[in-house]
Amino acid sequence: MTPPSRRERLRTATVSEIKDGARRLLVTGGLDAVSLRAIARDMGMTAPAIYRYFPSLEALIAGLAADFYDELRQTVEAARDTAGDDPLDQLLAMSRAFRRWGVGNRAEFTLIFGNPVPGLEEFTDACGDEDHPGARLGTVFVRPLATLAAHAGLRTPPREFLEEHLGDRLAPLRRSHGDLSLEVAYAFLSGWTRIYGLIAMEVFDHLRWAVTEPEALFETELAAFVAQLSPAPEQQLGAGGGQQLGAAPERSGAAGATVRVTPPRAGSH
Amino acid sequence: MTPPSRRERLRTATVSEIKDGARRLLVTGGLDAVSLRAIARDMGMTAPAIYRYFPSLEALIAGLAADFYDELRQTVEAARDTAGDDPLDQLLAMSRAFRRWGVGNRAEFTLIFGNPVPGLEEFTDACGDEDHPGARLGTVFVRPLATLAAHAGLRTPPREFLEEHLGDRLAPLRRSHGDLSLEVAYAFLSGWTRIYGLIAMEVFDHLRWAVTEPEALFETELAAFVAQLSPAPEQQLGAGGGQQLGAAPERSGAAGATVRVTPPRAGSH
DNA sequence: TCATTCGAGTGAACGGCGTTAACTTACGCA
DNA sequence: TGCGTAAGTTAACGCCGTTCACTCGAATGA
Repeated sequence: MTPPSRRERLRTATVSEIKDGARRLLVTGGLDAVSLRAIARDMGMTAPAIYRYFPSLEALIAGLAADFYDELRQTVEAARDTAGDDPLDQLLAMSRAFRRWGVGNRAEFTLIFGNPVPGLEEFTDACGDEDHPGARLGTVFVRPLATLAAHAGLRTPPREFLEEHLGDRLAPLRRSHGDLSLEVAYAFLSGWTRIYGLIAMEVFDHLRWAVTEPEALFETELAAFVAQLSPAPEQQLGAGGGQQLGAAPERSGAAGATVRVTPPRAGSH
Repeated sequence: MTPPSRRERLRTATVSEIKDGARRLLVTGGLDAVSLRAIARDMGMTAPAIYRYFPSLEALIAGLAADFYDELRQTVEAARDTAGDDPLDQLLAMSRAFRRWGVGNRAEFTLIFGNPVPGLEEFTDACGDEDHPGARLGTVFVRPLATLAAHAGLRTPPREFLEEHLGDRLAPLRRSHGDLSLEVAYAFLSGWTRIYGLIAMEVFDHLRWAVTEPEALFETELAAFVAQLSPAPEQQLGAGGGQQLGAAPERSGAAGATVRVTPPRAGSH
């Protein structure tokens, strides 16, 4: 409504400056280097002044974490929007964008996807809310996958297998995204944990003893996972396919409805 | 040779007491709670005394990390040794032991498999050495996998695909374990990153928003990965198999030499 | 216009931290 | 028995988060 007052403008500017300083310290020196005194020093202030803007250092860091989730989500959405209409292409582009962001923003990735940080449990625990920054990131990945399942089909373990092994234990995920089918929920989690494992190991430097270029391994796994997901058996790894997945030219032609797991249906969204 | 002198005995006892106290603090309060002053307080000492035993707090924590690697490796080896001779059974038992250890020792898992810790880079970087605690843990997993590939066969993407995607980028891993074949190296890394992703997400509490019982998801993924690895096509998920993978009774009967990736060969170890 | 309110920022202080330096104590060995 | 030295102490330095009492200046209302 009313334009922000002068006070409010100054205030938001100061908040940004504090966060920028905190992020700079985080990137250059790790989480331990983020101290109120250091931030204030860089701003030409004293540490207690920051308490006018954040109730504690932990709250400031939680604010950073939320920002990073949003930044990552926007990056992923941008990648999706430039990938055309094919949901599989979108998922590939999004996965690559995810990895690129993590590798290019190690400290930020670590903050939101690594160890639980001492004061952030509360933030992490609120992940169930629909509008939690983390949940919104998840949604961005879930949607193309659901579309893929509905249109092109998705090869997953049969429902009886999933029922027996998982039952309703994926309920939190399924309910928070509009009653996902068990197959889609499982496919999402399987893919998510695989991508997470690869990126986290690369970012946390747990891969250097084994791989010289983690990106190549990432691409290989991406291709393998897609081949495993794709319904047509002749599309499996081994038919010479794989290297064309980067460009993905005429794959959609062969993507018939071999094992259409989730029949297309209206509504339920 | 000579029995340890009284001084030496006291010294090692004190070292153990320091490490025990540090671990207790780590478990109860996280890494930030591990402070020389707190350790010394619990021991009825003063903080500078610890410098007679460790050159710095970081060195003490690095020592803890090495201990944890060894403890985990011994746990995994014990699970392998009670799993019989089938290498696939061994791998399953080892994977479950890995997860159990991580879930039961969250702080310890976090220290060695989470964020790079500010003073541990040097320890992590030395992972290339054959006798690094982390490398030795890797070896424990590589060996049954290599055996499995040699005896029962292993379904992996064809060599041309791996060559094109990975080339010699897995050289560090392959060389440090007696010239592993590209297929086995890839299968190991694929499985390792998947298991790591699942366990890390569970331990780091990044799964609670989606799954109520992460163990069920772990078992599902284990079964899926095994089905994907097993050479016989009729063994794939969907043939009603899967739930018997926990006990794995007569699987070895069907494990023919369908796509024997690495022919059995003597030597080369 | 003037008085008042209140947000922003300061300086001092408390207790905690890792680490260093100088010092004392007591054990083990020749 | 004497000596060297390992083990432990106290004091101190400079960090840290946080609290409290305080000042200052800008916005606000009569």
